[in-house]
Amino acid sequence: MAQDNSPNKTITMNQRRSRTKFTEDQLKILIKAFDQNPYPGYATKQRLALEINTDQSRIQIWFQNRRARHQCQKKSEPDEDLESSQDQDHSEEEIQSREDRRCRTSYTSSQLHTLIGAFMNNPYPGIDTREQLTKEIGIPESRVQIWFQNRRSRFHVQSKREPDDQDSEQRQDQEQDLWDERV
DNA sequence: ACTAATCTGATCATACCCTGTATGATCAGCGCATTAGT
Repeated sequence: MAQDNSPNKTITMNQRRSRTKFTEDQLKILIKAFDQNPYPGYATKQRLALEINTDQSRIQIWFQNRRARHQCQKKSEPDEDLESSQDQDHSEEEIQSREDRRCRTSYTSSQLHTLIGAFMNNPYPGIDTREQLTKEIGIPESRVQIWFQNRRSRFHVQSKREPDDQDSEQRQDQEQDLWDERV
């Protein structure tokens, strides 16, 4: 679901990453890959990233956006995929890609300490802040971004779940402050 | 206008520990997510 935080136009959030402009050739390659499999696994995304000389995270976003725009294929008939042995390679590739996720990143306690500090300071860091964190802790910016997404999400869920005790009330206030800061 | 970047919330997957729990990775978004750069 979309964010209900539309009012904050005034502060222009933080800085966004600059918009990527794909060349025609890059798009050709991406579209071809998408037609073959709209859910590429990590290895495929890596290969594509190398092939068109862009970051793997940009590939991921591009596929997400394209799926959102072309959300027709999967819904219609899931049966055909199952029974089709006609094009083995294809379905096999799809199955493989489903399993092939990026390896789970594990953070050291000092990395977490830095991230949590940054989160308390601002739960919505812009690209500059994220890049700075990347330098500081040696974790790719794309992982930093995911870490913040997960953290926000769970912070939200947790504060909804524990409305009673005082600690959590305090926490909620803190959270509210953090959220309000954005406006 | 088109579409990359970003967001929330749900869910899958895995590490660590004792069969759950915490948390990283991936996904959809339905009056077809919203915001914003070109």
